[in-house]
Amino acid sequence: MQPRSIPLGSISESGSEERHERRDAAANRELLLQTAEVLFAQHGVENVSMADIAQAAGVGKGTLYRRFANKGELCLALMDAQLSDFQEAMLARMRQMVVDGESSMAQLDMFLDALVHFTAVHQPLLCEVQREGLFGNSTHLSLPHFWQHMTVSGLLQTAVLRQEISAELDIAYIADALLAPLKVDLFRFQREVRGFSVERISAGLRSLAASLKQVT
Amino acid sequence: MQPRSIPLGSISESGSEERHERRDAAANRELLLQTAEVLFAQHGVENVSMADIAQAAGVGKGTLYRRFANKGELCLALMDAQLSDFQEAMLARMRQMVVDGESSMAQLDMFLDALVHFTAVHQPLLCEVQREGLFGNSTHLSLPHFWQHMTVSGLLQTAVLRQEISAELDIAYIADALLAPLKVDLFRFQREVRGFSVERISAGLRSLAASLKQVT
DNA sequence: CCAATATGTGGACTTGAGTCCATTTGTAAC
DNA sequence: GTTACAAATGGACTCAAGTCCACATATTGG
Repeated sequence: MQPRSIPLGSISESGSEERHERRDAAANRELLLQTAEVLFAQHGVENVSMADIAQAAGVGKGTLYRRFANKGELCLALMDAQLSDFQEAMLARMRQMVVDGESSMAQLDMFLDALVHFTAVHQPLLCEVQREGLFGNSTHLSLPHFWQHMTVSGLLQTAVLRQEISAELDIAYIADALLAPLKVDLFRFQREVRGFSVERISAGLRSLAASLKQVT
Repeated sequence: MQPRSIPLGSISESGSEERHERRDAAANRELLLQTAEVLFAQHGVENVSMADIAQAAGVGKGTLYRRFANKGELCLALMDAQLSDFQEAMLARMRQMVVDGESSMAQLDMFLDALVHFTAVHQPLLCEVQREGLFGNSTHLSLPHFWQHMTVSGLLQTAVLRQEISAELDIAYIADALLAPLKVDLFRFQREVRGFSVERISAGLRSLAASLKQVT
């Protein structure tokens, strides 16, 4: 629906230097996304290869790879709308909580809970996104992690200012550490092998965050 | 040196039903390990393919794969001794700390610090081990994680008994969560992209664990 | 409308993981 | 020593990821 092509709603391409994408190419991108969505629904994300998608869409592999450098990018693009919605919803809720005079740590609690549920729902696609890793790969694959880190560390920073948590803490590190258990690998392991419920995971993670609260 | 073949020193094969491994096969296993070690040292772990190793060792791929189901297993085998040593050293230190009347949380602090340094040292090999994931794959690839989880949850459990931390906490979850930031993916990201020092990572993780201490 | 050229396209090709299986070889029992 | 068979072996084969590039096509300025 949206004319934009770069995934992850926020941190938009600030309108300036728009990389030309021919109209037929944009159409192909849509075609590929829709094709992938159907195939994923039919056979499960992990059972569909890039070649499958290209073939089903009736284009060559080169075309597919020109639009999406790998399966992770494709999956991220498929979640673009939901990711934006999620971000927007979170910002709105956090703003409202500020208005209501709720603490930063309460906001963090809410955010983590929402993130756990988001992870649960989008597990299959997130799995592919994270398979590519956080590194040098295509920069924007790590944008979700980047945004989450910004959000969590922002809340923690505010919490320090409001003296809800100790000023001794290494905010940047703690933010990473609180997000680490949500990596899909571990999440799936906990769900499928350990048999943890989503609620249990949420409660556990929030209790860890909550433990930061007391004075150090 | 050791005649054993199954990686991860402890949790040994309890001597009973020893799977036959012919003498020539055992020799080949040694040959392969040594060859891999050399190649890894020369070209870096990630630049050496399984085929390279087989060829350099002068055996077929089938032979290599019969000994090691994948690169991860091979890497784990390469760390077998160091892993056992590490475990033994940890057990010894924890026993001594008990004797010295140190708290369980102090033991956890020591353990996490050691684990961070172990991760830093064995990053490249651990990277391959963890690439295979925690799942159904070869069971014993997750043995390190399994052992670490046992250790951490054991310490936390004792800490609960000694009222060093709240009895409300979900020990099994917290143990996973404290170990999650040590997954090599994130660890490397923190080191290489965020520029965190090993000491900073250790301090951060320990501060997170320490925050569990106060009454909840 | 007509270049000129940046972009897009298809599919062959390369690379590495991992599987398969016909054949060989060590070993243990006799 | 012979035999029988479980274990081991090599390398061809399958499968998916990702690269490359000769050729095709939109777009833009004139």
